[in-house]
Amino acid sequence: MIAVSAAVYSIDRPYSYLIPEELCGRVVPGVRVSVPFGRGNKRSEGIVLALTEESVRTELKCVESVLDQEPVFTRDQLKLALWMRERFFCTLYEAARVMLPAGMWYSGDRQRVGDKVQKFVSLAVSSEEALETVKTRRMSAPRQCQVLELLCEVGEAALSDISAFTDAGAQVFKALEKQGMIRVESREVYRRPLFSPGQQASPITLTGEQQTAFDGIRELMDSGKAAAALLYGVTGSGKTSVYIKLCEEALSRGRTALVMVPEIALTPQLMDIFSSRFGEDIAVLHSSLTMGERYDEWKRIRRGDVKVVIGTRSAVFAPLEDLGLIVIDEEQEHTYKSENAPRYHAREVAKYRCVHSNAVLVLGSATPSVESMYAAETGKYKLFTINNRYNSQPLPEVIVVDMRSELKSGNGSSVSSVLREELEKNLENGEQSILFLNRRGASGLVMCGECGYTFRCKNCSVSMTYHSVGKRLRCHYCGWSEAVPEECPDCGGKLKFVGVGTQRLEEELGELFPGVGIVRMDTDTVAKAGSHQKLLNKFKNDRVPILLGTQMVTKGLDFANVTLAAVISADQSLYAGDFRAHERTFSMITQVVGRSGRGEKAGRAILQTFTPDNYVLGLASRQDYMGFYTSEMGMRKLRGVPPYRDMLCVTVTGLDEGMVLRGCVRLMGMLRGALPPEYGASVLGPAPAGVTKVNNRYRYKLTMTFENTKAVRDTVRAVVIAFCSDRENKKLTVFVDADPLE
DNA sequence: AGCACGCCGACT
DNA sequence: GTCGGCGTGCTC
Repeated sequence: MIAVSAAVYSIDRPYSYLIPEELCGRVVPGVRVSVPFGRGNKRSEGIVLALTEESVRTELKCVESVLDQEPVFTRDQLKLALWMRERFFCTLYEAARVMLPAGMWYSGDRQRVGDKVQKFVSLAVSSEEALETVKTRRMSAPRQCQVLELLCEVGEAALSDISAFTDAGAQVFKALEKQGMIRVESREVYRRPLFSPGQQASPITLTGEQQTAFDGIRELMDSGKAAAALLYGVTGSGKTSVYIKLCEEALSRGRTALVMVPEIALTPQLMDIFSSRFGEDIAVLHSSLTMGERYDEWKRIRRGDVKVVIGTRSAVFAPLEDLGLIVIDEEQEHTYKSENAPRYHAREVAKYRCVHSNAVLVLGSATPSVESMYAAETGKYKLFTINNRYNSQPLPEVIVVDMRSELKSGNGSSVSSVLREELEKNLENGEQSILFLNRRGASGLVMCGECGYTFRCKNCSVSMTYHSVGKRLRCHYCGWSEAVPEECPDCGGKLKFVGVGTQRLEEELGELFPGVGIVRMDTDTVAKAGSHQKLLNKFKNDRVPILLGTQMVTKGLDFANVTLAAVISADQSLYAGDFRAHERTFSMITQVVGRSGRGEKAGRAILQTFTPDNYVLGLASRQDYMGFYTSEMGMRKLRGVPPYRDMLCVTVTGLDEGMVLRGCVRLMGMLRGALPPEYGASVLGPAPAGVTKVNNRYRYKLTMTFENTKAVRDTVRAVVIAFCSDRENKKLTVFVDADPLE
């Protein structure tokens, strides 16, 4: 049984091939092979899933060659790929593909990376003998003597290092080897990503609440059965200390641990803490490693040399044996969901792995996703709470600024008078400020500048987004659209298009505070500076008064001198037009507020908005997560969305917009017809997808709410395949996204 | 998707 | 006669 790379979604299944006698022992589950496929017998890559004793059917094709010396997939990974195919609507090959580091694939433009080998030299004679030789030959062969002396000191070293220290060239080593004085051997070495080793790891003492959480989770580990825990701890409550203790606990039981973080670039401190504590036992997997580094880290894990893996989304596939613990830090982050095939959620994969290896899953967050808190409330997860901040720092005071009155008093800029005054105070006191600007996509928000009115969909009661194409407002679920009226339908006021970029804001600030240093951090400036850390170091070390940026300034920054944090416009995120907008906004505000007042001095935070009465802002400014959770759950229930119902998104793409739309309608009819009423599924749409046009292809989507069971998934899969095989839809492509983010 | 097979019209 | 146009159907 083989998963074939050329098999697309509609024809994907395990295919059977014959094994020629000469390849018999080498074709084992987990190796990659080359096989002929399709009418033209085009060469395709395949992954051996299993060997079967099938009664030799007529006309089976043969495996052509074996590409790996030993299996690159474990049996568990192959099983996981089969599950992913069914759960996330992808092909077997797509599922398998994300499990290996990119450097191990032949396809495409880039070259497959190889093992790195390095030459090592050591003395072939005793050091006394070597020093004897040095005495007699000091004059005739000074370089050789240098090398010998150095080797007497260090014993053994890489040839390149010795040659750097002594200026000895290749011929020097050759001569010494020929004389039988030294041994030169080639050995495989690992490319290890560099991390600052940090100070000597000091023992961790947990606070009372941390200890209680740790003890509770340790008890779950004691049971030896799969379990899940939600660790809800306010920002700065020291969840990392608990993670480390838990990893040590897993290791002490002879098991391994996996720690997931949303984005490594944003959590360098976490990396340092872990690497200084676990040293050689740790491997890291994330996007800023080179291909060689990633491949080598993967090899170390695969060989069982590693006990702890720390990494981003795809690290959830790390081939650790006997996994005892998976930690997902900031579990509500969207980076855990893959936007491309396979469209998996790392949290779901982690759950699967925990169940199959009797491991404990720990989800950590200061603002848990409502799904996770719901699971905790209903007893699926065990809940542990840490209420107190480390060092008992008070949370910053939060000021909500009404931008309507700013506009009325003639201030049309994005810096309110309150923010300006607070910034001035900080400039005087030599304290620093962080300004956060949310900018999601090109689609904007239209609201009344006088009363704060926002447009909501009549059918779905979500906010509608403004599309410059056609100048209309659109609902992202049912596709309802309407023209933008001349004035506010509520108060007759002037409508305002919200959405300022970081660049524009930097200019505005430059005019307000001439000569004041500003560090701007967005994708543009980060690319220019080479790294996000460089900009942060500049802000920290040069004590630049103002840091201004997008998402990336919200996470993990811990600067004692920052006493002011501000959200320039809370509205754009609040009215983003999907049912998670409130949740994301609450989490974002919590994170921004958490940046301020981390040192001795108390902090303040400012939220600018045209709708100061919005309850989400009120709850966020009081940092009342449970209050937010309760009211949000009410909304979710009313609307029939997660966690009460599951969601699924079917996207149709094609070159002709009308054709895509008509296809969508046909597909919707097929879905509705195939899903019996007792399933209680509802299909909405078609609506333009988040990004409506990609590579000249139009994208429309259907949104389905239902109870996600295998039976329904099988039905959806069958409908999609039937739709694709109809010649009428030949020019359209379809993909399914389970648990979509929007 | 990607390719061969097959059944039609225009051309040396 | 045959070269090549695209509609049709299958992929171990």
